[in-house]
Amino acid sequence: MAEKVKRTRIEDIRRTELVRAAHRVFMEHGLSGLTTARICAEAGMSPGILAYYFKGKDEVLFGMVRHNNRILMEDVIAKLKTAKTRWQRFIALVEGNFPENAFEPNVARAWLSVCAAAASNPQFALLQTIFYRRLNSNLASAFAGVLEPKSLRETTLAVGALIDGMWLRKAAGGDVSRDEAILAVVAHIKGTLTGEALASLRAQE
Amino acid sequence: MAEKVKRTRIEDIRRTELVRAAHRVFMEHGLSGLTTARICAEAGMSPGILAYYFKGKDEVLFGMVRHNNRILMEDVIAKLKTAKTRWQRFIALVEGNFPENAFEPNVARAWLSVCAAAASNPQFALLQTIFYRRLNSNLASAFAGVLEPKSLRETTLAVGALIDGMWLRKAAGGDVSRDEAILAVVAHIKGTLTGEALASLRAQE
DNA sequence: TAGAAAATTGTACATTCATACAAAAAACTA
DNA sequence: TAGTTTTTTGTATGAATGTACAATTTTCTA
Repeated sequence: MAEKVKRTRIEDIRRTELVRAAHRVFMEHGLSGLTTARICAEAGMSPGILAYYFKGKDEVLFGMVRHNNRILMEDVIAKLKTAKTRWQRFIALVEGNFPENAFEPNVARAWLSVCAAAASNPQFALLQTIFYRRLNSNLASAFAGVLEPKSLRETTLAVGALIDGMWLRKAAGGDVSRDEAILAVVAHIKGTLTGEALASLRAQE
Repeated sequence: MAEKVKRTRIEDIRRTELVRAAHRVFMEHGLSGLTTARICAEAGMSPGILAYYFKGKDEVLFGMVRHNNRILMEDVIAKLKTAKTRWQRFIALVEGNFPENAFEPNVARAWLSVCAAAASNPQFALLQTIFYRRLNSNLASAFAGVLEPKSLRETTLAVGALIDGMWLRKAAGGDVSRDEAILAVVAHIKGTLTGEALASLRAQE
């Protein structure tokens, strides 16, 4: 999987610098405002440097989205690690999908533009799929033993969709706070679970 | 509000022709593949005609999104009209947001690209806002009397977000069927309502 | 330190696309 | 029908932008 190309130390540094610069520009100007010139300027380099370290703009974008997903995932994983009870893992999972200080319109819009780009860019679509698969897997393992397998799929689907929907509303400028979003998802889960399952879970709350 | 510019019959025809052509191209190629040349070609006209009937490409796009929203809204309204009981109006509202034969990846992707574009285009953002406001208003009136005003906001927010999330999943290539989507939203609503409210509603089911 | 390799710069080129416009065609009118 | 207005065409132009590349600077090495 990992490429066996040996890289100079400088090369690695420049590559990550450019990817991070791209990420910053992306957060501020969105995908449409993400030009090679701006990326290089943000990184404090010359416009031509990009072609030297990357095959093209797409490779930078790819690295950037991966960078972004890794950040998000690390947040979720970190929160999951500190959780002891199943209910806490639950909350951690939901909260992890609304990172503190990151549930903001510009971030939401940036994420949204990647979703839209995934429609015509197979690589983005792949990253998207991987990301969703991981989210679903996390949700599934959190629900395992509480729900019968049959309703597991529809539950993870709904919870995932609800999370995405909250981000979408945020992107659209709806004044949804982080707490509201989290509360809504948690409320949905509570509403979905059957009485006994809920009781056994809330006992650990 | 409505412009008082008097228009030739031909002018009206051409304008709607172009808007509809734009809509078709948009559905097939997404917002990024929506060029003036393609629009005119789809309408069977010369590339230059667009500038004659419209101020620019943005005006066509604006008309197209409005056209699209109107179609969606008409579907919802039509379904609402035939509904007698409150519960039926409810189902109509949910189903109306997943039009038959329209809950498909390419439509979802098209819609998504407009959402993304709304981030940088104020006019799109405005249309977006109007659309959401109307959806919320419809949801609110359907819930009126069943929920106390306090929880009304969070309920409409969650239901709206869930609907959007389903579309997003569809755009991402997730194999969500129309029935699954509708079922999920309805299930969410049932889970949200308190026991008595739900009972009174389901009595009309 | 001198020469080679690596890294960086700035620019030039090609492409895409929206828009402007002059010319041609069609429709209308007196 | 002759002249005028409306409509349509095809092309030209300019702006934005990704990418290639020759020239220059920096770093490494023997």
